[in-house]
Amino acid sequence: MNSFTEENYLKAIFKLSSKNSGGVSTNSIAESLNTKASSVTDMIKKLSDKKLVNYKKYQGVNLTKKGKEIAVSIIRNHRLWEVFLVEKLNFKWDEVHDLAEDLEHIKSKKLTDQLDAFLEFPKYDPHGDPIPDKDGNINRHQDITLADLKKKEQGVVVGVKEHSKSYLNYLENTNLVLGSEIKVTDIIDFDKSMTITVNKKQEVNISNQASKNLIIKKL
Amino acid sequence: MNSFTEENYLKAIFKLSSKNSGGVSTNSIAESLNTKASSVTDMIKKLSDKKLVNYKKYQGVNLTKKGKEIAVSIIRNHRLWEVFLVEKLNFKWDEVHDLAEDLEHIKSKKLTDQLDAFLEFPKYDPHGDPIPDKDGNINRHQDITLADLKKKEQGVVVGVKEHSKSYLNYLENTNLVLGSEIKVTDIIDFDKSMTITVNKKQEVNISNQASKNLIIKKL
DNA sequence: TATTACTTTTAGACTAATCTAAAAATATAT
DNA sequence: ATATATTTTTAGATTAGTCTAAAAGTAATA
Ligand SMILES: [Mn+2]
Ligand SMILES: [Mn+2]
Ligand SMILES: [Mn+2]
Ligand SMILES: [Mn+2]
Repeated sequence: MNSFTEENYLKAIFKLSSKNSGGVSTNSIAESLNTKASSVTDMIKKLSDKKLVNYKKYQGVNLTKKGKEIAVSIIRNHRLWEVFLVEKLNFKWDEVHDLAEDLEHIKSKKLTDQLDAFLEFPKYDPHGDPIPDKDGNINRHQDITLADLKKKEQGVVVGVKEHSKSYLNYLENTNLVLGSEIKVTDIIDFDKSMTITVNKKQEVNISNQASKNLIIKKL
Repeated sequence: MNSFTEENYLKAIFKLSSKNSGGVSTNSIAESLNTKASSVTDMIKKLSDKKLVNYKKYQGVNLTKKGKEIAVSIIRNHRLWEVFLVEKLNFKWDEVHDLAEDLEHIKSKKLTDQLDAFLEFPKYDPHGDPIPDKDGNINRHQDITLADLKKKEQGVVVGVKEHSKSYLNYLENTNLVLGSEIKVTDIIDFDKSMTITVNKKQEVNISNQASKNLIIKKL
């Protein structure tokens, strides 16, 4: 089968290709995996030999159908494990990502599907990211962030685009968790920072850096 | 930290040293890990440099305190995951070992301890093997097997010494699972095969090969 | 004790994944 | 279009873990 390393490359390519269209660049893969471009080129050749990516020198890569399937199944594993850790083992949402990075590579269809059933087929992980179903279908939610809201508009927090401990911690401390209701009360033109009301009670100031990473469903 | 490979060596050495006393031989490690003696020698040197084993050329190895702690913690992980798979995810006892071999290497004290709590601190795994507690204490049960019983003696199945799918399957088909009550009704002197009564109902013939792998608590 | 058998270690080679430094290709800017 | 900057690939090394074949050490046997 495929090594953990190969799987991590496939996952990275999958995520990068959903961001921008066209082939995924060597450098962007290197950056997202904290490795060097030369290492990426080597691995791409291997994945190409295995028919998991389409690759022409200097043109970037794209996943094949098979490559995409593997990537999605790993993401499915990752997000199911995150749900398990939070729902069943009392982990906080800022503690689960690194563990899920390891758990996602345990390859067993039965394990994944039984875990899914045990968790009662969750649709979203603890960060609001959609969980691919058994057949690999993903329900992406639209990409509206708090930064896109105008003054007086309202919304509900449905996800985060940034998964760092420090960001998640900051959110929790300001009560900006999944399901929180938000109303924009003011926007400073200079730096795009906002004043918002959380759950009709709390008034909070939030920087543009922070608001553009908070995924919102408009009300 | 230590690689999966290093951890598997430590676990193998731990299990082998509890079998026979004295240093564990290179060949026995090689056999139990399906590898070659030369590979074992290389790895032993590395573990010795890391102070996880004591080693003198040609004299076999023994785990240091630290090496033993690591081995026990991996065994703890392994057995807890097996319980999880059987109790929560509806796996059969003959399906869990290989998955646990992978899961045991996920290193997180919090994960292990929370899993333990979630499973309500089980004392034994699905094969009757004792689960080390948080501090590494193991409750080994005595090593009486069905083959040690005499005619008319009775006992309860509390574990298995052989974990192969084929053996576990055979046991299940003859109702010889954990908790089954057994009475020896006859022993053939020639090949040590037995006739036994299972749960006061079923009469079964069992070979010496099979009976000496079934751990029993005498009644 | 000498010879033979077995076990263990060493020497040298291979693969996967990585790196640095240099060369080649592509993109950007005058 | 030419020069410059950036990106990507190649060349060559390194490290972990493994292997085969041969050498060295230990054990068993006559
Ligand atoms: Mn994650
Ligand atoms: Mn997540
Ligand atoms: Mn097992
Ligand atoms: Mn077991």
